[in-house]
Amino acid sequence: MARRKKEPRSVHRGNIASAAEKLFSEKGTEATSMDDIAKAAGYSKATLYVYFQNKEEIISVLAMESMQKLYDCISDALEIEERTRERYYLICQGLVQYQEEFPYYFKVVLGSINMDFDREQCPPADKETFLIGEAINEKIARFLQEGIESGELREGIAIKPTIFAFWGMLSGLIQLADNKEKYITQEMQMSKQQFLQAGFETLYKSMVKETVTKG
Amino acid sequence: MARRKKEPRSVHRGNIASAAEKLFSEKGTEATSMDDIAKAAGYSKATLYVYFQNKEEIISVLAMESMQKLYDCISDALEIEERTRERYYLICQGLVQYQEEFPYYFKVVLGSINMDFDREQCPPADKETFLIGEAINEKIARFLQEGIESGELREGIAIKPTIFAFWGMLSGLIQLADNKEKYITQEMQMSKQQFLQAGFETLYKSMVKETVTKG
Amino acid sequence: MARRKKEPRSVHRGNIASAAEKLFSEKGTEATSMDDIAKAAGYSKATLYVYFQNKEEIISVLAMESMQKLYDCISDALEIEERTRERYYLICQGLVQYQEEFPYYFKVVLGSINMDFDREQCPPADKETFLIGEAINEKIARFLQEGIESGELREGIAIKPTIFAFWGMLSGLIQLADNKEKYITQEMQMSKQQFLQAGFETLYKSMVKETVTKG
Amino acid sequence: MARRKKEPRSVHRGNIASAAEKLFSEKGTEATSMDDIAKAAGYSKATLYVYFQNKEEIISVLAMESMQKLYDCISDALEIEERTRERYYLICQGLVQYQEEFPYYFKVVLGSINMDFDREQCPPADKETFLIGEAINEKIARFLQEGIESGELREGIAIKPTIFAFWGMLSGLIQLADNKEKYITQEMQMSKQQFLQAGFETLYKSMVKETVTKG
DNA sequence: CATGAATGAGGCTTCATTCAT
DNA sequence: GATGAATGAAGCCTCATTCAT
Repeated sequence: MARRKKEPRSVHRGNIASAAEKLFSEKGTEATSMDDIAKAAGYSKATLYVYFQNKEEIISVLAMESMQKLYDCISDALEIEERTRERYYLICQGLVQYQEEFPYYFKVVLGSINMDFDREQCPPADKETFLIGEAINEKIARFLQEGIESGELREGIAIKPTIFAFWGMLSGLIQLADNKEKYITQEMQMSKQQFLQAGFETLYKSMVKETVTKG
Repeated sequence: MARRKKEPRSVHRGNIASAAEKLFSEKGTEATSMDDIAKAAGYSKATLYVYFQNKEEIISVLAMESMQKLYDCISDALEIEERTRERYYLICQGLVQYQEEFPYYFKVVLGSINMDFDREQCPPADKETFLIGEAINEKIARFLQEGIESGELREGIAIKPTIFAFWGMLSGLIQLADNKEKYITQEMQMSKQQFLQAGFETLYKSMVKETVTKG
Repeated sequence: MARRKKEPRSVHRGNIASAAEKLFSEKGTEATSMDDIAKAAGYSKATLYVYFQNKEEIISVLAMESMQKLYDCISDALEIEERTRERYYLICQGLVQYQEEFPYYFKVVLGSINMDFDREQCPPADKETFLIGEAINEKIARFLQEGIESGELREGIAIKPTIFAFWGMLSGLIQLADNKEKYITQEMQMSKQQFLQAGFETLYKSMVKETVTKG
Repeated sequence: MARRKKEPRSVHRGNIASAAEKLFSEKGTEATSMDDIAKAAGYSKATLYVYFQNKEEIISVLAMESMQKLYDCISDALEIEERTRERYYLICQGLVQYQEEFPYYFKVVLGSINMDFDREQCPPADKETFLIGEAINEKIARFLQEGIESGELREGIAIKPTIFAFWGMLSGLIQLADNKEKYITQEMQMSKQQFLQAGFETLYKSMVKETVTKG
């Protein structure tokens, strides 16, 4: 009722967005109604429209924020670590955590990275999402380049296609690991974590400078 | 109006299902209304309910048919070809074609393979979907085993986890290639096909018996 | 499929009507669909319309048949028995049996006896129902008169109002006994039958020639 | 359109409920659509769902309110009057008025008094309806007891069965009087009121201490 | 005669969104 | 600025009924 006085607009947007994110993760965007969001956020339904143009904008903003988090996570990993291999696993781990925290947006983001926006008629937040996506790609591009320069990664790899292929494969792997966690643990006698680790390794090896392994 | 002449039930189901599949691919199941389907299929809305119990059944049946096609495609590939490497690419190619034809169900199927069905209360078609999924997994398991036996694939690979990891990665890759086709062609100077080929190779290498590559 | 050849129209009407009656009793007319009836009767839905104009006609006919049965039951009772008191209980018993067999029509009939039909636009069967209702009333009127003549019933009772009052009260009693059978047996330690018997007696006493009971 | 000014929620519920009651009385609940109710109440169909969860809740609430009115009417009668005979007629009169005002709910209430509710899964209002029903029964039980104690009613009468039998008979009588009012006035030369009065007397006599009437 | 096939009309319910206060 | 109130539009589904064969 007596809302904290004069909170800046951004706080309310934050409250609403975070309530929405939770619901979207649980039920998907379509099954989540504005009513649900309002209730969860503790606002009146009409108030949502004071802070967001419409439902779509909430989704867009959330996608954007989510992308931002992904960017931060990757950016941090590359800042903290210098060794290529460790960097790679940090990134993978970041993705996993991200997927666990935002299962819904994991899909969305993966689907919208490098979207070819009709720069005309899409929510303003979407443009930003696109930009952050590009920034992420650049970060990873640099990571690969540095890996090549340091001699750890094969020279032959084409940066852009590799980034893309990895996005696709990693996200596919992570999502599947999440969907079938039960199946994996029961039928394969390995934890989700182990399963993923094995997958990440497989992928990493394909980038690594091939060394003589046998005789 | 123009009463179709005594077509067997299956024809109508087919008409409806294929109209639905198209719409689902374009807009997703939730955004597709029964009205849309009816219009697209050229029937009255009420007629849909003569051939399907409800919307869910349409979805289920489509998922099942789709899974069946996937099975056929993989099964055929293994029948036609004997060489491991060629088999692998046939399977990949099958998946790509499948994704192009049924983009919507590609997602669904991948999501439902090895579903842990409450074998009680799910549309009858779903159980079948599950069974076909299992059959697909077995086909692939055999493929891997034969590959190992023939000496082409590494002995160390664990069958089940490998199958799973490949499902995840391949589907992720294929979906991404589809979503971003434009981006890929424009920014990477390569066709979607080439992009995929490169990805498939990466993955294949990780299964192959490592041979001396240098020195 | 191969329906018995050339059954007369009435047989089919009977089959349909009796299937309908069963369903109506179980679920009421509104909750019973033509589909249900067709299935239960073993005909195609369209065939129902060969034998009946529409759903309403089925209901009407059933009401009429039902009224006829009631008439027969009362008529028989008066034929078989000559003693007033015994006649009364036979009638009551007949009503009870009738209610148990046709719970749905018990309500309908009671509601439609002496209906003031717009003799214009009501299903033909309804007129007949009305006529049978009148006939029943006459039977009962004669019963009362004979009771008075034989000295068993009070002279003061007005025939028509008494008939009516009895219809109302008896049917109310019987219906309630049926609705609350469980409650009656559990909370009153008496069977439905006993409960009804007591009620019937109460009513009978009020018609009987008052005799000196005390002093 | 014409936004009603800040009427409290209960007013709207009242408006809707009373429009519904009218329609239910005229056509029954099944034949009355939410659209009908909305139109009659002067709201949009969607608005009904702001004030009631669904159609069932409207029905339940109406049944409950109705039962409450019945309770009040009986309760008042017993408060105002002390003499047994007068009390009885007041109760009867209350029932008649009640039936005239809520013909539909008269049926429902009579049908649901002493319902054996699955106390689990029935609209909340239904439980209350049950409770009020019990309260009514208690009121009447006390009335009978006091009548017996004051020497006006026969000692032999069993309280519970008598209450029940009276419910059944009175309601049957009242309903019939209402259904056939025209017939009664035309064919019997008596008003509905007179007809009922006669019936009530008949019933009353059966409870009264039998006194020497003749000789 | 019997029916498979088709459907218009209508029912209940949900929801994003608007607007007056 | 915040919201209670209201609703148009839409969605899923059912059903009595018609009609060509």
